Amino acid sequence: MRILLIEDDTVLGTAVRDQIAADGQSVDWVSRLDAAADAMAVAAYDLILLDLMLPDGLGIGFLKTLRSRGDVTPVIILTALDQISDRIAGLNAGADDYLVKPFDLTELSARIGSVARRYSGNPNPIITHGALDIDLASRSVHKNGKAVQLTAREWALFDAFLARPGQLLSKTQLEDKLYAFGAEIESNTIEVHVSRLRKKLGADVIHTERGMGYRLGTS
Amino acid sequence: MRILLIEDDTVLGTAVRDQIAADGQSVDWVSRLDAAADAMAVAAYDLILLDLMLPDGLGIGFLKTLRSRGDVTPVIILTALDQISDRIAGLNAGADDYLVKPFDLTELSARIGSVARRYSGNPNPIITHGALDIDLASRSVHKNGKAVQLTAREWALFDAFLARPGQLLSKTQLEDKLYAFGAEIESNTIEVHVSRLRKKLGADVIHTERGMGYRLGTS
DNA sequence: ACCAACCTGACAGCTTCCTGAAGCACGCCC
DNA sequence: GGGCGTGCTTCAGGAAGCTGTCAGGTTGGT
Repeated sequence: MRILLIEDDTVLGTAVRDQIAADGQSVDWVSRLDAAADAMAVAAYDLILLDLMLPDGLGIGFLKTLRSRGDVTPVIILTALDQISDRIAGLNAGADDYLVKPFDLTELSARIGSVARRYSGNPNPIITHGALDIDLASRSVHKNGKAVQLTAREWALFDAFLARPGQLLSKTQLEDKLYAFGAEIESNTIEVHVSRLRKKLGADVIHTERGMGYRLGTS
Repeated sequence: MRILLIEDDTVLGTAVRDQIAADGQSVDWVSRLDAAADAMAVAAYDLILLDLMLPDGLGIGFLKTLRSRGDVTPVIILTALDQISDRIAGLNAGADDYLVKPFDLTELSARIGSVARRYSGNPNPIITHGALDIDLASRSVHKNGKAVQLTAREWALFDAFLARPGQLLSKTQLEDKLYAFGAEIESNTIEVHVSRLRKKLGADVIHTERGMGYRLGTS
């Protein structure tokens, strides 16, 4: 399950990220709303953890915008404001759950597990894509029934395509996904990794669109 | 499945009992260790839920006595958050799992279900994995028919892999399983135990995926 | 045909992992 | 109570293999 954490507090963010990772979920952590929007353009998330007080705006507005666009991604709000009115505002804006700081990390795990169970019908979904069988939970890929070993970077890249099947992803977007947002990569790293992925998974898995980017091959 | 609940808190006890009953399991609920001993003399239980702080003694001692008598009934410890050392002691004493109060009731159901599936699937649950024969109930491993002696930590680690065969487990996940959540391990203990396990069980039993974690080897 | 964009083999640096050994805590036995 | 043994953790040196960079080749559009 992919989780987007929007939180500007470094200490809390680190703790939450580590906790989620310990639960075996993959996390992207951003500290601003504009970075969150960028992240969501690159990858589809199954759950958003949203702080309400952020340097570039209020989380409530972000949530409302999200919902007005028809996005139904589950959102759990993290906030220090334990006032009833804020809680109601958050839930009215379309939040699924609410955690008041300081919260227990096991409590967070439980809520995440609850959301996961509610929204993902089967526990271990296996995606079939051409000759490939992909198990997101166990991070394994089989090609024609034979296991394929992907390295950490290769998986991160492949995962980006799987999150947005059929969608065009620019090299910049992919860099943002593979590295920290804003990381300076002044070489053709993405091309190299795409090449390695193709060698392992098959040449037609990722399709190049010259000057634009890449997208997951059809079928 | 018959479950023995040892818990002196009335509110929590009631909630747990009702939750288990709702899952369709039968529960006996006692609030003292001597009552627990009496109950176990009368009926055989498939699972014990054990609070550590009880009016007539510590649950740890009860668990140790149980194990020293050769009783291998699965035990899940229920404990308050601030007793990290107790939790480690509990796992060392032979507990199968632990839950930190306050815990989510669905989480409890999930743990119970996990234990139930693993221990009561077939009357004599022996897993064969390559050259290994593993008996979960008696916690013994045979390699090519020859008994292999595993220490407490080694078993806990191996057990984590057996619980999720084929699944990638990060070092953080394994630390959480072997110790308590949030226990700070700033060394390579997991690596060392993996190394020991491989020496005892065979180099190909656990497979390393660099930068991501470990998983049980195939076959 | 030209140029830009992309592909891919090679390689060095560096993160990550392995493992032997030493130190430490705890329980056991006399 | 003191000595002993077992198992766990930490540390450090070395090994393994991932990954970013580059260079030269290939492709595709105009």
